[in-house]
Amino acid sequence: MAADDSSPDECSPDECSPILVALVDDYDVVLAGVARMLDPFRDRILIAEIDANEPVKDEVDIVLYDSFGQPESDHDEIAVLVRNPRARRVVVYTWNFHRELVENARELGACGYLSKALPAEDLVAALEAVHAGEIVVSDPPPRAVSAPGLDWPGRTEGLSDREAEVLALITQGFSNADVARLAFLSPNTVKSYVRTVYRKIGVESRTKAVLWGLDHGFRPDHRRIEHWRGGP
Amino acid sequence: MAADDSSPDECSPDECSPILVALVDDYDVVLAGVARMLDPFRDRILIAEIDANEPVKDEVDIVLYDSFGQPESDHDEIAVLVRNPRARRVVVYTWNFHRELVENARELGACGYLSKALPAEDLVAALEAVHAGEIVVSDPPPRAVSAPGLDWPGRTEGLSDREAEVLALITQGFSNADVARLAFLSPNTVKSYVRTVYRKIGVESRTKAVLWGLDHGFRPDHRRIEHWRGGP
DNA sequence: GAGAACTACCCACCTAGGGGTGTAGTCGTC
DNA sequence: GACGACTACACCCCTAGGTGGGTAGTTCTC
Repeated sequence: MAADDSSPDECSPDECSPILVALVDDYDVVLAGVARMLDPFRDRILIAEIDANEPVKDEVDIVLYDSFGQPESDHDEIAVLVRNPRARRVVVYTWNFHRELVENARELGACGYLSKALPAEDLVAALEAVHAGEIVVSDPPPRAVSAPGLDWPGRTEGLSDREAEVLALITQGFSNADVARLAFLSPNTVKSYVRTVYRKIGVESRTKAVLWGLDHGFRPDHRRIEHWRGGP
Repeated sequence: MAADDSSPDECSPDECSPILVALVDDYDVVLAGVARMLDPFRDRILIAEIDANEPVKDEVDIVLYDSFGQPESDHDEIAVLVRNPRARRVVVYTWNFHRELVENARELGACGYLSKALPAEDLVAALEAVHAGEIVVSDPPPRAVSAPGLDWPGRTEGLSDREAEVLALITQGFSNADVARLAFLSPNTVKSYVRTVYRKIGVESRTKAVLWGLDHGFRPDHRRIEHWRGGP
């Protein structure tokens, strides 16, 4: 596990600048939701630019990597973020607390593994602890659930966050078996979610579900992670 | 069948302006191909603006409606074009010469039903005949084939025109049975085409074929027909 | 004229996907 | 506390989709 090799100067909260946090995910609405939820705490946490057209130019204290809709490549993406010197620390923000995911993230050098179920106040405190040099892994939530205030594609159209994640993966071309493996669900569970999603969005085939998704914010935007990877 | 109620003044070819033709289809590359094929005949046929962002502002002599990748709604689209007073005559440009399609087009008021297998010279002559007031239905081609010089999405990636049409319909969410019905093919034939398309574009599932298509020019652009329908 | 590619289609077989129905625990709202 | 929605999952059944292998005629290229 990569050691923290530079801890911030100790100082009173009044004197410290807020922690600069960059958000990384492939879905604008997800990032906007996280930014909005953290905005009341802007005296403690400052969100770096989230415009996908713009690389985050300066060094940031923490990169908060949201795993919504990510396929297996998020292992790779965590590594990309950890390797980038502009990211002093990397924190994973997720529902998936499967033991091997947590272990793998830590092995790659993530300093935090935080649950999306955490209320905003607790998330801020956890980020502060990471900033102070701790390795923080929050308690696994009993089930996938998002904190009030978070957002995801399809939420205004009535999709729950888990349903949206299943649709996000389907929209990237994954089979039901793939989705089950990636989301740590049973194939039967995935089929149940698929059925519910189809009913809510009013389609009767996978292809139409994909087309609906692409028109409703489910097209992943890889530009942010590409900026961190060193691309254009 | 709508009668032609205003024939052009008779004059020698040297004196006449070229015939103004507007092209309508949902695929840029298809229209660009037709325009390019007809360009050598610009003294006889002038192509109106084909930019999808711009409505065709002036009245045109002929609207040439290319049926590539169109689902059943092309019946509706022919009607839209025939009703629009800026289109003096409507001609359908297609491989599908199924009797009921030809009859339906004529009933809707189309003045021409021309094969995409026609060499450029013959197409120009046919358009001139339509312009002169004739109803022209070319001989049905023995099989679906495009004249040299035409273009379609996926052609540079090795897809034949028929394969491309099958992918175009799949990319709009149609089932194999739908595609068979729309393209007047057997369901077995559609499955054979699907297999060949998957092999050529290197995918193994329908969803991935659709995603490939959307990234390779198969996203239909409905703006042109919407301009003719009276929309923005 | 041979060969390749295309159009068009068939048949058999298997699996992924989809629909129906159900259970069970948790959580938020009224 | 009732109720609805959610997460999570099971089982059965059916069909669409996909794969393999094949035929046959046409057309273009070399």
